[in-house]
Amino acid sequence: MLISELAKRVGVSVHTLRYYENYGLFKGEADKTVKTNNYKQYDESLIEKIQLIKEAKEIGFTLSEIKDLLEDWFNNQLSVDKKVEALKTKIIEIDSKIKQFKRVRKMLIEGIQDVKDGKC
Amino acid sequence: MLISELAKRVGVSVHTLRYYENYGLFKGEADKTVKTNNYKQYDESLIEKIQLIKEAKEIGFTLSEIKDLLEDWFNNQLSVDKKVEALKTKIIEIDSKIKQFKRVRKMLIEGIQDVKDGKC
DNA sequence: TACAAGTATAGAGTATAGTCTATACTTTAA
DNA sequence: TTAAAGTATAGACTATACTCTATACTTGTA
Repeated sequence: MLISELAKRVGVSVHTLRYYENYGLFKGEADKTVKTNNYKQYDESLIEKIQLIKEAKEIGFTLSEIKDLLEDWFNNQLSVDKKVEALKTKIIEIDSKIKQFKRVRKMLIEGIQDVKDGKC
Repeated sequence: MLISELAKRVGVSVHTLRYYENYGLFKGEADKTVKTNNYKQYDESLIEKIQLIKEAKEIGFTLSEIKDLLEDWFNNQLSVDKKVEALKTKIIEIDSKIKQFKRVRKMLIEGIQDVKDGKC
């Protein structure tokens, strides 16, 4: 598919997708059989990849972190063990973030009690 | 205490604290009995407030969101009910973020399985 | 008392992640 | 066939959140 269709399907602007592509998060390929243009084709599998990029970004991963993760994940030079390790590292990071969220949640709960007690 | 002591105690640079103060996250008061300077005094209670700012930032709240929250929280013009509501709104946001983290966590777990199955 | 270190203010510079504009070329629909 | 819409590339611009520099004044220590 072309970039505008990809944009529509993942809900990300064409501009942003081009930014991501330049950043190295994924790559479209120009169809070599077509000689009149160099329009790039984007693979169906990118849909899922970009959904992951979106979610990962929303939970606070930087593009740089996401790039590293994707590179490990889809790098065929890497052994299965190394890939699994890279993914597990991110899971551990997520778990510690969830703990941090719960800490802030607790602070707010305590804040509600303080407000109710007229402490602030 | 003066700004450099505050900086040491909360682990935030003097520069950043001044940035936060200008941004309106908190305020130091110049001691009016001292006429030779206008050094600002920072209250003990700011320690906790800045810890909250740090944690909230780390879990992805913007300074603007944090400012709104603090303004509601410590605004004496506001009724107890309104303050509690403001805090509850943030708690709901946190809960939905935690869900999102769990979604990404699941994606990564599935990724591990795919890698193990040789699917990528 | 000199001078290093701290304080205040203003403004410049930086990194990240877009977002937009300009230019040139290509495709598609009326 | 021509005008609108899409594609590619490059580069300028923006917002957020710092981070640093310059300047001027004050305080504390040798």
